[in-house]
Amino acid sequence: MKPSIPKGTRDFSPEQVVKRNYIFDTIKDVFVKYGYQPIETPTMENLSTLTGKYGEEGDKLLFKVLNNGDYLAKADKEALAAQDAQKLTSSISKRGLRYDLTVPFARYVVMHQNDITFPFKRYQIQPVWRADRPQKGRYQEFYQCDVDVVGSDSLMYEAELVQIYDEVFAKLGIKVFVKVNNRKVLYGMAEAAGIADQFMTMTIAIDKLDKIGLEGVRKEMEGRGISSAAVTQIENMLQLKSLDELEKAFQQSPTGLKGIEELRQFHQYFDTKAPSNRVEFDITLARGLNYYTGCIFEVAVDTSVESQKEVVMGSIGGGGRYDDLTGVFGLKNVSGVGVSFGAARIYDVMEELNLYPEDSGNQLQILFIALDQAAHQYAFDCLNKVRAANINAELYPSPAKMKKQMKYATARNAQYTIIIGSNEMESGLLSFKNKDMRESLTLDAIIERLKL
RNA sequence: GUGGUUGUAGCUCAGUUGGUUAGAGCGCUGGAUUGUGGUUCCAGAGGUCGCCGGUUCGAGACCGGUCUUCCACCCCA
Repeated sequence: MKPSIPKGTRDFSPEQVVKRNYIFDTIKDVFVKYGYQPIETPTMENLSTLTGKYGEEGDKLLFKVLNNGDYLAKADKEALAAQDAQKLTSSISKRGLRYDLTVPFARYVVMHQNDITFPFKRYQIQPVWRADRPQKGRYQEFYQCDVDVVGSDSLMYEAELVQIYDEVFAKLGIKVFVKVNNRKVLYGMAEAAGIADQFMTMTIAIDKLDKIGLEGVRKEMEGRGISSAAVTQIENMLQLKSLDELEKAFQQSPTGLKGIEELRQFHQYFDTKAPSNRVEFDITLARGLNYYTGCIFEVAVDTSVESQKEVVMGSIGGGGRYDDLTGVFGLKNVSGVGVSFGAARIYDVMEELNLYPEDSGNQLQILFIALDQAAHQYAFDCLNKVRAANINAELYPSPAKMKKQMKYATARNAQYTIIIGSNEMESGLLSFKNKDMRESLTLDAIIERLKL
């Protein structure tokens, strides 16, 4: 048979895993420094935990796991006869693959509420699955790196999380543009335009501004039944750049004013330290996820920087405040705020900009090459000694031809090779070399050299 | 989920309006120089032309279905 993998999934080869781990480790180190703790949740969740949390569209994208055993015996006969797939599903599938890390986290918080102390700061780096149609940079299986704090509504955390963005991307060497907005400000716009009931429609339209432009947003809103008078008002508000101007426009909207107040407070915390990246208020930032209730964030590559102006990539991170995420699981009044890093996209950007450090992995330092069987035995003993000194080393498995062994050294990207034949065994001076140099040294001298 | 697109050797790709044993470069294996890394030379292996079916005397090429890739929509990291 011909081997294959499911659509939208990928294999990761050593070089890719090493680079990906570099990103994960960088992110993780910053999370830990800011006092966040790791958790993991199962790959499968009960479908009852997942369904209904991501809207109608999201439910369609959930991977369902077929029950084990004779699932047909317990299937809903009526639904089966009627060919009603949706109704049938609940009787033949009780589990599904996790769609994101936020909902499982909310479930975790509720289940462990007696064991954790609030505010609870956690990070989580695990893959998630979506039955979406794949495209470039868009997969059915991909990693998310989430960092959240629940159990406090302090805007200090909003500031802290943006600082984390700032620090992580500074370490990775990517200049980014962090856009900040507040869901209440968006609501204020809807309220001020008299279309509070069509808030979601407006939000989804504004979210596409980058892609379809102001004209496109107008069309989309009008096409979905928002009056042209209201659309004009919204357009005008989208032009406003400062919080002061918006404040005037929001005189009739208490929610909008609250949003302005939250943004100001965020800045009071955040402005205490100069960021390495651009961090700006952007009223056009919407984010479709419907559980956000306060501040929202999105990170994009800063294309105004000369070296990065060619990069075409959507958002590489996002997040926000959700006031009532645990409510559906029966725990009220627990506010949370969190952000996520788009690892796969960050990987692609790093690749494009060539930002990986030369030695981002534990690369092979020495490859031993033996020229005959006696030398092979001798080399194996040398191998034990260098490994005991914590040097990554390997011995070619047989005293094959020099050319073949050298080719292997090249393929494995070994830093040095040590060649051992009868002369070396007699003198104890080993031929230690790489592409540019060649020296005869004792094993101890080599170990000393590489330990530095 | 809707519409479109792609699929030929391990990789990147040729393959004329349907016509004999489907090609190239790189890579791989072996050999030439019997102990020092990309060279050169010689030889060789490797393809159910994504899969299934149809049209035809004859299909890699045409038609249908299916899977996969990428793109737009939807939505999103």
